[in-house]
Amino acid sequence: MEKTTFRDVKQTVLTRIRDKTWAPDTFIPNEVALAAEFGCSRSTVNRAMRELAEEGILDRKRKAGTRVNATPVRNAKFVIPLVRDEVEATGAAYRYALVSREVLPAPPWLRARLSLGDKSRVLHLNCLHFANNAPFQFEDRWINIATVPMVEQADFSARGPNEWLLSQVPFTDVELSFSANTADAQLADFLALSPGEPVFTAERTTWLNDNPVTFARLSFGRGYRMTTRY
Amino acid sequence: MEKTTFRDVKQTVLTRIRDKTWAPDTFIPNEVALAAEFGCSRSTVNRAMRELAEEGILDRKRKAGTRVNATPVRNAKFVIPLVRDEVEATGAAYRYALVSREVLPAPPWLRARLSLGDKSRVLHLNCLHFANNAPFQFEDRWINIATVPMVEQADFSARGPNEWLLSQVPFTDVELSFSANTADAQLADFLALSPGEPVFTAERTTWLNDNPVTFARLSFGRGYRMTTRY
DNA sequence: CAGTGGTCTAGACCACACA
DNA sequence: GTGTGGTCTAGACCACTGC
Repeated sequence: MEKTTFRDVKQTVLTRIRDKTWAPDTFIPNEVALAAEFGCSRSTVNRAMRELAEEGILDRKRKAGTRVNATPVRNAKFVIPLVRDEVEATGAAYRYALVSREVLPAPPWLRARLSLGDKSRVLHLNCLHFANNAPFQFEDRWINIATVPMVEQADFSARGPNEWLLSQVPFTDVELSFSANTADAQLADFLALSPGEPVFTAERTTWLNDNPVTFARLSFGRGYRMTTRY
Repeated sequence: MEKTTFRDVKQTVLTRIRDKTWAPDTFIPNEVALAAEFGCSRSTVNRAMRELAEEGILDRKRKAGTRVNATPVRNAKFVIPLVRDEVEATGAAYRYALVSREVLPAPPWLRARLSLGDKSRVLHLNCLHFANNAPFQFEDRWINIATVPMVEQADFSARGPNEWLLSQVPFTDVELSFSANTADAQLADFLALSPGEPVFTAERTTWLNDNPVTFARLSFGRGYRMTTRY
């Protein structure tokens, strides 16, 4: 006689939802009842149900109980890797190049975006990441010098700012946003595209406890896809 | 004297990682030691560490121990809502329209994508989703009739196939993929764009235990962004 | 107020992976 | 073999929230 694991419970619950034993928008038995039925402890049921709720399958409320979510608003998890890892995972050789580097007063649009004061200074970097010597990603990066003073002494000629930041600067919050755009003349040059070709854009902003750390716009050329399975 | 919660433990661990008390790539004390230090039970430590590992902050291996991940390959979670909810969340009025509907033999590219036999029949739908009467999303949907026979009798004139599928057909696996494209003439017409304008594309394929259920290509026009925070 | 889920505990046994 | 995390248990108290 095997013990009932929380995975068993999850599987059984999922099956019952799929075969409509437990219809959408209806309440299912409470934890104590399920523990009795499955012959396991309440903690085991709890873990199973908690995970299903995190996955968006169930909706749980104290006192009210556990309901089958009518429209499984499921969460897709995307792994956001380092460019280096992303390139090397395809078997291609990774190469990095620094295009430009300058310290300047934060431009108004960036001040607005990061809630910076009007005397803020930022480090602005343009970088290129190659896969087998073909341009893979163009990185337009802005780093808030007030939050990361030592960035002025950092050397970005051999290693990208993202890797440097990840290893040197802690952060607490991230906002990530994907969109589709077309290449302007400069971007087309850098990514070896024709102007007007579609570009996949990822914008990432990070903070360290309310202090803005960095804003980056990452542009990917032809054929880039971001994929996940669940 | 408050009890130490698993949230407290997570917070403390995160702080120690951020201030380099526990450097990247080094091992941290085992669960028993941490439980003793924090004055809580091992289960509490375990839950905290398990969640941090799920979030990509820690790397755990039996016998080896728990290591601080050098490059926090953090997971971004995206909520994938129904179009209706996505539109209504902005305060706009949602409207749906069926553009076309036909049953036909699965075209070769779809057979390849879904591993269908060469006699497979599919239902092909084109739909439009509006926000305040402006086109918001164009949906190009293919449904495998062998897996979902009753789809032939379904009425898609008032409700989109996605809502119908979610409420009627269970699924076990999903593949989701984002990319950037430009509008061709047809898409430009439907989304009220000029040909060549950028389009954000989401492709979703779902299965029910190895049986392909549906493939959908969702196209979003101007200004669409997919955003998350963590 | 009372029923539900949320969490903690102390202990136990087990599976895995490294030596 | 042996130390680590992975999981289950039985019980307890608590927090939220709907009645």
